[in-house]
Amino acid sequence: MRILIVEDEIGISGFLKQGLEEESYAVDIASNGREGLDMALSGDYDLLLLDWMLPGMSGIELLRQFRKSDMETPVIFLTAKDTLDETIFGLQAGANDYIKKPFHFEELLERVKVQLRPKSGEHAEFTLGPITLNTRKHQVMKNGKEIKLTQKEFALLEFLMRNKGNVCRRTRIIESVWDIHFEYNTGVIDVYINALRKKLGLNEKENYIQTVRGVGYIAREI
Amino acid sequence: MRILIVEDEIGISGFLKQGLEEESYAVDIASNGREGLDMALSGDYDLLLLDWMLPGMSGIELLRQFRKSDMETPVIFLTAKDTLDETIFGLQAGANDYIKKPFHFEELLERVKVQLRPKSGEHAEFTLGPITLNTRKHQVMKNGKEIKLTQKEFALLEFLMRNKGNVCRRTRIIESVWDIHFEYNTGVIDVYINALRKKLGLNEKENYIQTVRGVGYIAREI
DNA sequence: AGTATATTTTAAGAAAGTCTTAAGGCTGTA
DNA sequence: TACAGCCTTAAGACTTTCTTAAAATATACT
Repeated sequence: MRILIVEDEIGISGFLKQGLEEESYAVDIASNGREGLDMALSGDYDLLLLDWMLPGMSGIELLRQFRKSDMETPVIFLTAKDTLDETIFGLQAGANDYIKKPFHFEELLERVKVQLRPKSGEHAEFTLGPITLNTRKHQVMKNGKEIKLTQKEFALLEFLMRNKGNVCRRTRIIESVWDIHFEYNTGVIDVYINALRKKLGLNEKENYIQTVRGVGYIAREI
Repeated sequence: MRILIVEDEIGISGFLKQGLEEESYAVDIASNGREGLDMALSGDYDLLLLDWMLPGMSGIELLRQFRKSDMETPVIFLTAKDTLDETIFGLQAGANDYIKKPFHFEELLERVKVQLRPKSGEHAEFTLGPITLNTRKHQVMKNGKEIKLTQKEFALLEFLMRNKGNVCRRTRIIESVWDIHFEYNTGVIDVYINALRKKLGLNEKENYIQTVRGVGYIAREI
């Protein structure tokens, strides 16, 4: 899931980015309205976090322009002041939710999840045969026994399991898990698939992670 | 946690009641505005779920009256139509959040949790293996012997124990324990984890506080 | 107020763990 | 069989965490 933060205060955006990345979202930052609008219009994002006060173009103006081009990406906007007016304007301009600063990260995360839920079905726990993956606990179990995975291994497995039954193309994987958006020729994915299969004890019989030659990989029940 | 649902359609209220009770909330139902207001004013509830369209007295009118008597119980109101006007009126009348029908129960639950979060977490005693932490006494014991902790050490351990079994991400820790809401690069957490492990006499065998590399720490039974 | 004591934070090198690269072997497909 | 794509391995770069000690800050006592 890709999130765009449009926020001019680096302290805040950095904090949000870090926190969201720990929850394994891919996060980009725009620090002014114009840049934010351009990035938002690229359509690369699943959610926008929009500050109200922005240099260049106000958040509300950005949001209006954005909705004008028929983008349906959910938008949560961050209001600095505690006035209802802003909230109301924001909602009228097409925001899906709002949150008042100062807020707790927990609350923001909750709202982010709510907005992303309809699209992604973001459950905390995924299963694949005898394997379960719990994002909240950051834990993977197979037959009740914990399998210790590193960050990247975990992120990759999560991506595959989220897309269970669908082929995950290499470019998508490298985009979502490694956050790389240009052509990039590397063998990292292979290395990590290998590590996963090994740690999960997969083999010809238990081939829950299958190779789709020339395309990518697929996690599927067997 | 006690929740009052004010909703005239029995199908909906029943469904909500069942769902919320499965999440171990105590739920009562009022099926018209007047009854709802009376029950709400009793002060027995931690949260109100309020329908917009109600016989007897509209949800918004109820909410106005309710707020007039200085009740600060959080209110989430359910709007039937997808118009912004209702939302706006609702917020102006003092609702804390709103949700549009039709909604997913999951989403409602999320919002309920958000509203109840600040008040919850009042337990007095937590345990973790041979360790007990009593917030009222501000005391930590291991195997019946008291372990003297400083304020910050105590706060950190409390946070970890409150979230036993779940990963505590660094960002959350710094937010909750140090109350820092900006990007902040520091090693305090590590130092305090170290101090805790030392004072509690933890080691490879008794690793009740485990490191989750790249993410944070987790307190768990072993 | 001044001193002693305890707590909290910073900083920096050591240790541990993770990520990436690259190279050679293997395998399915044309 | 030849070739492109995939698998496997291991080394070294890199990152994160641990540990220690000292500096800064807060608290208590005379």
